Amino acid sequence: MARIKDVAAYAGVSVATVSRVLNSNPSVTAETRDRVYAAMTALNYRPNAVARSLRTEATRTLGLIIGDILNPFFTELARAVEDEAREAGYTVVIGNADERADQQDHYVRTLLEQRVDGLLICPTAEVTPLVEELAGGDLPLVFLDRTLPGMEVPSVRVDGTGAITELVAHLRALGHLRVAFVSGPGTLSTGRERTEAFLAAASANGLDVPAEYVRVGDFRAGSGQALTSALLDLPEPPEVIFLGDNLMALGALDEIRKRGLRVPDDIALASFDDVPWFAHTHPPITAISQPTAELGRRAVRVILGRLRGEPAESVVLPAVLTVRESCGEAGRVAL
Amino acid sequence: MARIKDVAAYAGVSVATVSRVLNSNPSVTAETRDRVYAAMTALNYRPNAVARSLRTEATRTLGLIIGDILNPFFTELARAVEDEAREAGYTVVIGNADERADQQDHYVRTLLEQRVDGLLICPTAEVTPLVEELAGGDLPLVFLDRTLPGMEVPSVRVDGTGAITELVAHLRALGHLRVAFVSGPGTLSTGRERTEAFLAAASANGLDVPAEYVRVGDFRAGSGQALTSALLDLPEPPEVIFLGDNLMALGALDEIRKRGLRVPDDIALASFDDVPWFAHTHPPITAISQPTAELGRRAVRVILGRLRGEPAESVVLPAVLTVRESCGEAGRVAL
DNA sequence: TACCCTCGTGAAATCGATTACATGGAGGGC
DNA sequence: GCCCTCCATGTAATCGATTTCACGAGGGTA
Repeated sequence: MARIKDVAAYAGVSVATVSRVLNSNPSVTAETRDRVYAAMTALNYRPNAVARSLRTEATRTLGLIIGDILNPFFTELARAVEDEAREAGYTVVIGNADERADQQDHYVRTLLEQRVDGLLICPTAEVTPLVEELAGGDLPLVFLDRTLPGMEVPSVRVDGTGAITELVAHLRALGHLRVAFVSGPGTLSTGRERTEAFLAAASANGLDVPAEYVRVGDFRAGSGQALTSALLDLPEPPEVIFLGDNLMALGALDEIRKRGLRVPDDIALASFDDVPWFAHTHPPITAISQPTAELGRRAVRVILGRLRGEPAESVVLPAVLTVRESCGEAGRVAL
Repeated sequence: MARIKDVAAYAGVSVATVSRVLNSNPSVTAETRDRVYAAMTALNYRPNAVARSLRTEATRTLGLIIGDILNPFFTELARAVEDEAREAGYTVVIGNADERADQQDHYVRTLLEQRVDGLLICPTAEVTPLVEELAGGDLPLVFLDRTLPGMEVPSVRVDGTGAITELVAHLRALGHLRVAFVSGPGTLSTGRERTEAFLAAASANGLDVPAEYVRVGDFRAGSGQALTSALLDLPEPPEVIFLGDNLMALGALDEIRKRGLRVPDDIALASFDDVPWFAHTHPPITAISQPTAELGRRAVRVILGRLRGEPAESVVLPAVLTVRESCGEAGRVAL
């Protein structure tokens, strides 16, 4: 593959001049510039980003570590991050932690060795020494979707409190009294905050939530299924199960389907985190929608800001309730 | 950040020795090795992959360009590719072409500049000069999921012919006579082959398929919706619409829902490409399942083989039919 | 004792770009 | 006509690793 040296020789100039053309340095004559461009085309030259990065100490690359690439929420997030980064001339390297701390750390290490210019992490529930070290280091770092308690890292995330409060009121209005919540790990903001919001809203609406109605899942379909099963096996099972994310809702649907139960008559269902196909299930699922794409875009802006030396500020976006039919239809209840 | 030179100074050895330790070269005393490791830990040293790649002319990185990251099929594919690559010590950089030739080319260029060791491409329908050049070049290249006509590039893909034949027979057995197919672009193997298989199976089953029953979509939800709408508006609309991928099926569902029609009574539906939530729609959707993860893993093996100098052989995997209820229930039809 | 081989280690070249500094020529002011 | 300035370009150091080659010590053999 042609190197800058070959282009220089072909164009009859020095490598410095070719480099200047590559970086659109204005102090190059139009005539020389054209000759260099012609040489590049003739030799099919492609600049070596590896060499450039070594010299400039910048890779124009961002690392993104997501919880689970099979989760449509993270997919949409990743896409938004990539779009925003590309527009700014950055490449994104995605690492799929699969909600496992060791795999998250594997990608952190790899991305550090690759010398990414910044790191966006959706941290796993378990806080690792590596991530703690990162928080104290000077690589631009942003927590995405989730925060970890006691860590001074700027974050970009969604606050679901308002939407959860609205959802509980909606359930109450439909006449439901026994509502269970399958949340995420308490070490993650997305687990902790949603649980607190749910309990506060329940109490505000006069709902009694026994301890066994609040379960802790891991944001994967399997735990949604297992915990739904456990809830349905209670001596007094809930009338509604509210799942903490779309994958756990999928698991719950699997379990409900397996048991031959009907939604919402036998058991009502709601989910935090809306995905397109929720509109097409039987029945369509009431869910809390997050501004996922906006989340990703804002995170990139925060980290690019840090790269320009601006102070990083955390961002919190609101979620909204999308009422469908899985908790009972207003019309039907009114009868 | 600590460099190899710092580690060498701290351990009282030369940079060459540190490098040997890094690369587990056996000709280093256990005692020296331990001293070097201690120095690395003390300085929190992380090898600079950029410098290493410049020298070794290998990045241990693979590029993967997919059609659309929001499509669960590609997500699963990407995940499998990443898993298999990671096990072999490779990093994957994903580019989302969004089914657009210009964006595909953007990622090809970026990945070439980053000097990836190999490239896995799910090519867009439009063949670009850049991709043609690539096919003639010496960078290991594999086409994934799709092939392009007349290009000598090893590919790893699925053959749906058998499953499509089975599906058509299934439709015929349920009593359907008017079956429409929304396929993908004819320049892609996934479009061309599926159409041919469908037409052959239809004729074998004595079904008459008028030209207006065969539509060409672009594997995106929007075209599934638009083409479903067009089909439903025909003077003699089909009884069944068979969609060429899961996103077009989602679009079709949107249109059907908008019109207030019922599946399968008003219009039956089937999809090439199965996704988990097809089991949870109303009604569950009959689909052709692809061995998606296997596809991704095999592609990585082919390209890693080429990197080791082995000749690359194309791989073709079979798809299978998963009958659900969206084409009518056998039981019901029997009544 | 002389010779040679092996083994562990070090010095220095190298990968392909960027960039600080040097250089030479043109042009302008006096 | 001299000198200074500025501008376009070139020379060479540099980024952080790997790798070739050389070297010196130690051990075995004759």
